[in-house]
Parts: sequence; C-alpha cells; structure tokens
Amino acid sequence: MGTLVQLAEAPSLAPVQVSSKELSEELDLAGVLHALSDPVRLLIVAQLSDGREHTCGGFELPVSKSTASHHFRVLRESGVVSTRIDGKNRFNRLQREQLGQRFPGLLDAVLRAQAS
Amino acid sequence: MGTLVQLAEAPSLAPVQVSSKELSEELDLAGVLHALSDPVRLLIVAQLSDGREHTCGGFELPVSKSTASHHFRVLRESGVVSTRIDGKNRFNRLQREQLGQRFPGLLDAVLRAQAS
DNA sequence: GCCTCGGTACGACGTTCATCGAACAATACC
DNA sequence: GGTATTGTTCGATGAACGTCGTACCGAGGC
Repeated sequence: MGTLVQLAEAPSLAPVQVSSKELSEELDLAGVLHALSDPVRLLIVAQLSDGREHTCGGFELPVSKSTASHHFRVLRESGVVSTRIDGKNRFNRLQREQLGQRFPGLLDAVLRAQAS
Repeated sequence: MGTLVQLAEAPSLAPVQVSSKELSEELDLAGVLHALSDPVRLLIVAQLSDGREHTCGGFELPVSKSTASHHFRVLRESGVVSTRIDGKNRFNRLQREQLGQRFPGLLDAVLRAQAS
C-alpha cells in the first residue's frame, strides 16, 4: 500500500510534508499563477486533468529528467499537485478540490484554455 | 480626442502597436498567466476591474514610477491591458472581451480570487 | 520661450528561473 | 549481493525578472 509521507509510521517529530502545501500555508494566487505560467508545467497539469494519478515518468515532456523533477517540485510547492510515494514511484495528482475551493473556476478555466 | 497609437495619423512605415498585442500574435496562455503572476500586476488588474480607464499615475502601487511602467508594459505585451494615449496621459483598460473570448472564465476567476 | 507633469527608455544591480549532466538515494528484481 | 528502475539533489550556466535612479520625450501651461 502507498503511504503519504506526512503519515509515515516513523515517530516523525517534524512531519515532512511532501505531497502538497502545508495546511497552515495559504494557497497564494500569484504563486499558483506562476506555477501555471510555464509551458512544460501546463503540459503536466493537462495530462493530470483526467483526475487519475500519474508517475513522474509517465509524462511525455520535452525536458531532461532533472528539469522535469524541478517542475514537479514547483507544482507541489505551489499546491497545484500532490505527490504520494509508493515503492519506487511518485504518484502525482491534481489538487482540484483545494484549488477549486480557494480559487473557484480558476483551474477549470486554465485547463479549458490549455485544451483548446 | 484620444487616438490609439496604431491608428496614428503619421505615415508610419512600421506601425507601432502600443495598446495591446498585435492582431497576428496569438494570446499566449503561459504569457497571460505569467503576466498575472506578480503581486503588483495583480493590484493593477484589480483596480482596472471596474471596467473604466485609469491613467498609470492613478494607481496606488508600492513601487517606483519606472517599475510601475515596466509592469504596465508586461501587461500590455501579454494582451491583458490596452493603452490609449490622450494628451500627456496613458489610459489603461482591461481587455476583458478579447481575454474572455480566448480564455473563457480565466480573467473572471483571477479577479474573483484576487478580490477575496 | 521655459518649465512642469505623465510616462517611457536606458543602464545597472541582485535575484530568480529553466536547463543540463552527474551524482546520489531508495526501492524492486535477479 | 548486484543491478536496474525511479526520482531527487547538487552545482553550474545563461537568460529573464523586479527593482531602482537618471535621463529623456511629448503635451500643456506659464
């Protein structure tokens, strides 16, 4: 079974949040827009818009492995994407609920614009 | 009467487009999102969201005059804002129609998110 | 004419960014 | 144990960005 990092079974004194933004941090509008303002990252969110989980390697991206990892980190830290670790895979998922709650209609508009 | 720069009466061999994007250039999603991903520029579009025209000096911005001019240029070149010259004033207006047509719901979602 | 006012253009400066290759770490498989 | 596989981290590098002050320019007012 896959376990989220912040729910690791170890007695973690400082629970590391890898999957998405800390609950205390606010979703920042400028930060989210910046995360979405890169063509490669728009490709990622477009492929994630099916609502399913995708591993980092499951994307067709025109950049190197390390650059792709960088873009996943930007999306993670901005709160657009969450990551669940399972074995040697990272399963990424679009944070539709949180984003839709904080910025209603924003992600949908971006996805619709990207699709056209 | 104010005249748009690209309609200047002078026999301009290379018509300068100041007010907004060239008609030939496409509105670029990543470019628009990048233009909207700065706090100062979000302040500008928020104050422009009343639909009326505002001069560059009519904004309350926490930056210098030259920096503000830079941000207006980014908004202009991305197609978010158009500028009409009248006398010694530049009147800026939000490009709601063009943006709404190309990216339906996007600007509205950003403005709603910014307002909250 | 001169001077002010509104805004742009030009450098300059420091920061951030996107990109890469190489090294590293963790997991799974043999 | 050894070896892939998956993804992150670490410099490094060049480009873009945000910021500023100063100089500049066009329009109006004196």
